[in-house]
Amino acid sequence: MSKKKQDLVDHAESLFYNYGIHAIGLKRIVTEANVALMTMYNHFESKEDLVLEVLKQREDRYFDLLRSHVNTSDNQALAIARAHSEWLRSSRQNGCMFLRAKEEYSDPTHPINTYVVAHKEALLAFVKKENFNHEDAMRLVLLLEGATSLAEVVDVDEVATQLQSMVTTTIGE
Amino acid sequence: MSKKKQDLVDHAESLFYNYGIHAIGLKRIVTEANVALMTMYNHFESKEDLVLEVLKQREDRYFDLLRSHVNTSDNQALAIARAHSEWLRSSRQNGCMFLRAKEEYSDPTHPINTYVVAHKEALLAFVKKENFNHEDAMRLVLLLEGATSLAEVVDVDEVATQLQSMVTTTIGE
DNA sequence: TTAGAAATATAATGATCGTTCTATTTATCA
DNA sequence: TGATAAATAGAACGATCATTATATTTCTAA
Repeated sequence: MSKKKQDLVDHAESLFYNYGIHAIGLKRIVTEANVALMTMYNHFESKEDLVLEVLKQREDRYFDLLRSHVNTSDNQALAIARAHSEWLRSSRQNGCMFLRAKEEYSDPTHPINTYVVAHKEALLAFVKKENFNHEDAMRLVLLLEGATSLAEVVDVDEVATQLQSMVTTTIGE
Repeated sequence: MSKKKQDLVDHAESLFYNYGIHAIGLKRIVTEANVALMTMYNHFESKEDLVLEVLKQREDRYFDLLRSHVNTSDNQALAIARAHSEWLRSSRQNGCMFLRAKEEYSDPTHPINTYVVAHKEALLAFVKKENFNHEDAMRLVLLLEGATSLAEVVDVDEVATQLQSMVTTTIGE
């Protein structure tokens, strides 16, 4: 991945996350990334293609974070909750970018929509892989998503504390 | 509220919820509502003004539903969870419209942003009014928001079942 | 040094955005 | 019926949208 291309992805992710995909034009992205518009079309087929690359890189970072916590703990539920707390603390609180992308492209046949659905199914599968049954996996993910939303209105540190507490008492070890 | 004005609000709410605010133009709204564009500007100062009216009516409906359940139950936490489940079941699963509006207008001084923050603070206050302390109120709202998000990916009935179960075991009666 | 690739600036495309203006028609009600 | 208000169609505004074309410059590697 060339430096220019990565700059585009990074600035696109930040702007899309802060304002939404439809709300941000390509001109704003290339300007802030110090890249020519034609360079963007040299690297990506379309805006939709850029969005998908943003989501793909973000997904990789998220699962890498989850894995690094799970691999160094013996309480997998709490490890996931701690990883998610760290994820939340590391950026602005503007909700889950994956769900927001799905909500903007709510046609279930749209590539962005199907990508997000697959991402959330991958998250559920990740949890189940750590020896949680279907019900506990759903409960854990519900708590993670609730923390992401609540942190938009309540201080993220307070939310993280409650998340970890609730996961400990709710999810069967 | 004249019939034409209410038609505008209803169709705007549906379109905004399904696709997002920036993604929907006023032309689409007035066309589907069978109303002239100038009629919309006769009733609302701007698109932002229309958005605020949509949120206001939606907020009224949501709190009315919460109140009706709380007033006919002695388990207030479960009553709120049941009301929220009914709310989710009664429409498409595209997330919390209030948080989504806030996310699209993430400038904390924007009227839409401040309206949503006030709405979520009102929700927390509503819960606290039912004899829940600050911590339990936050936990309950976290569970509600988590259910809203999870229902975008998992069958809403399954989510509602888990929500009510988690509320019962998590929130001190 | 030089050939080929990458990135650039600029302009044009047709479409849509929110908003405003004008002029005409329709509905309401005393 | 006649007066007042509500709603209408249609065009125009300047701005921005995603995308494409053209032509020039900068970088890179042999």
